[in-house]
Amino acid sequence: MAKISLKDIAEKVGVSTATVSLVLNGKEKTGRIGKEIAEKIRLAAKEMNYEPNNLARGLRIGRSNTIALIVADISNTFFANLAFHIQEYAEKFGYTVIITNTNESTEKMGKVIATLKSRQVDGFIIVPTEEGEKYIGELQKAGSPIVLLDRYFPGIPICHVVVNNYHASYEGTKLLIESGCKNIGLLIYKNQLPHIQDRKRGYTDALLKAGIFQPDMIKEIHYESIQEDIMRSIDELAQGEHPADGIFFATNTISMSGIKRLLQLNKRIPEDIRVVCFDKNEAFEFSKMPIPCIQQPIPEMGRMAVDILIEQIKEKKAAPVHIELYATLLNDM
Amino acid sequence: MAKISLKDIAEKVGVSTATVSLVLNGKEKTGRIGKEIAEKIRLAAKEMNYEPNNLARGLRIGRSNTIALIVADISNTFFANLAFHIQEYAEKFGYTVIITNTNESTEKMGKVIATLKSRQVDGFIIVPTEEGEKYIGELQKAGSPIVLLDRYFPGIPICHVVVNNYHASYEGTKLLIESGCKNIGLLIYKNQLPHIQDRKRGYTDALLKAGIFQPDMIKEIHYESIQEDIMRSIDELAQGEHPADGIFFATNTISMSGIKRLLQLNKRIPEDIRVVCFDKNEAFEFSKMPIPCIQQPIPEMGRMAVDILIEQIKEKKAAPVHIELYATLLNDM
DNA sequence: CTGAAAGCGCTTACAG
DNA sequence: CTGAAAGCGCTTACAG
Repeated sequence: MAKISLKDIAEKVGVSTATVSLVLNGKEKTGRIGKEIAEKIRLAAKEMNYEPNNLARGLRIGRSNTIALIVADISNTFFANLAFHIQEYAEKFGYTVIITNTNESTEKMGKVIATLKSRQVDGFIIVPTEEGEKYIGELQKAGSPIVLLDRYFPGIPICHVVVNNYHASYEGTKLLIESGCKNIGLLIYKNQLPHIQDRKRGYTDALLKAGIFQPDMIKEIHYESIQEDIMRSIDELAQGEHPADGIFFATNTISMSGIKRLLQLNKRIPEDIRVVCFDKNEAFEFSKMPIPCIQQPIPEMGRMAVDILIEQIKEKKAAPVHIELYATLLNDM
Repeated sequence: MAKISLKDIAEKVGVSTATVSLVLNGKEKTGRIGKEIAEKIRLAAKEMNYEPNNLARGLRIGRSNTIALIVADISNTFFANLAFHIQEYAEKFGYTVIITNTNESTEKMGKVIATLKSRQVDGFIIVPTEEGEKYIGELQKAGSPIVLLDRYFPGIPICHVVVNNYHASYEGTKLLIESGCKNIGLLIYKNQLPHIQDRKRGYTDALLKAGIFQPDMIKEIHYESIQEDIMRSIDELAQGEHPADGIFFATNTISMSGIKRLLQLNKRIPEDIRVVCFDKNEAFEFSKMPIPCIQQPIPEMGRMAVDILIEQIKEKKAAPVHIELYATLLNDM
């Protein structure tokens, strides 16, 4: 019942391990192995229930056929879906995907990158944390193929796949304006990463153009105190002297908690207040409230990331590329 | 910039790789290495930016410190949450978790198990597919540590962690009865696995006891045609001559699609029809409808699974154990 | 057409 | 107190 190795097969058939390896890897032509002996080897392998040891193979050839996917939180639907598609797609190319969380902690991201490197992954797809620039930079310098996903650092030229955050947010905010909202709030993370800043600019520009921008309608959420911050922000927006009649929610998580809070305050959507959310959520279809949302092309994002990463792994020349996919505003809920 | 190995450090310091390995693994006492030399080695390792190669280590010591988590669908909230907790917890013991999907396909599960085995994972946590008994059995025979999660096969004695499906479903159905429902439907997968059968029995027994069991109120869903089946089932239940006044939804996914369909038919919850769902979903808090649900103790399930698996990995004696955690009925939505 | 040998980076008995 | 050597399972250039 012990593990069967190439050597065991070689001994049984009476050839060298080299021959067995060649045959089992379908390189008979290269090795010009005899037909009968090849057949015998394949038979023995099957009989003995041979299973190759990929650790050994990886060590020898210097590749593990494994890629790392580092996300902020796998229990968040957006990332879970991304992970799903990345895994499905990467598998087609023979890659195993290791998914890991950072919980938006840069320290954790550093640790996670180190363990994955020591496991000799061939490349990384990373949703980086805000302060994580240093680790990403080091990883790049060390020569690892990397693709950033959903977020990126303008400071380091590295492949990344994002959506048109600015424009999508602009359109989303415009929808609120066109619905007649005058007091439009924004709930967004306090975060310097471009994808967040772009969403903020999209909102701001739309309101500026309409001539109804009010800086204090922007409420910034800290990831560490997310629930409290959202509650407080909604309370401020909804219960002031001139309560908001529209809110743009800048992320999935913020939308969910924000709308829940509105409901707790007995605000009716859309009668009392209208909302537009970044990211689609299954829960939206669940209620009868009209909740327009900006849908990101998750499967395409995943596929692009994998494609670019594999290219880097293969080519070893990593011309950094900025890929921007189109998120679309859904208004027919 | 090339990868630094033990040998490089050994050469630089002027000792053998054995000494370096000992020091870097904190086994100086065992090797009784001199203090100064140990310090020198540690310094050199830091300076040269040494990163151990875990593939090589794994090959040598016969363990990879990796565990495989095989779920039906990582984009399903229930499994995503499970994955999250399993990963967080396993990490504490130094294990990396590889998460993989089967999409409820037994064929895929077989393939996935094979790749993971060849990657020398130390153990498996598996949410098995209905027909997957054979693969699980073989894996066990091959000597791999395994814990089944959420589901199990009565036919093979293997560790598993589940919840009290029968009792929880009984209580959930009883709640509908006590609310005055007379025509209570069940939406459940067509599936022979005990966790599904237990849920079905719980429902059935509660209705039998109340004297209002009607076999044709049970609607079975095929995983492959899930959306169509749910639509049709809801239509049948809600629009017959004696329409259902209560429905028990047996899983997360079924609940979501089922309730959506009810809303499309303009059924009001609870005025026209009451519901109870297996599994809690964020979306429930999102609506103003009262949706009692059965909450599974996801973090505990994950932790138990990891604990048992690690024990198996360490001890090598795998006394099979049936662990049943308590799911609780939440009625204060 | 096939085998012997080296080596990927590590650890662990063994010898001194 | 420390080093030389073997070996985990594989692949690949080399020799015949």
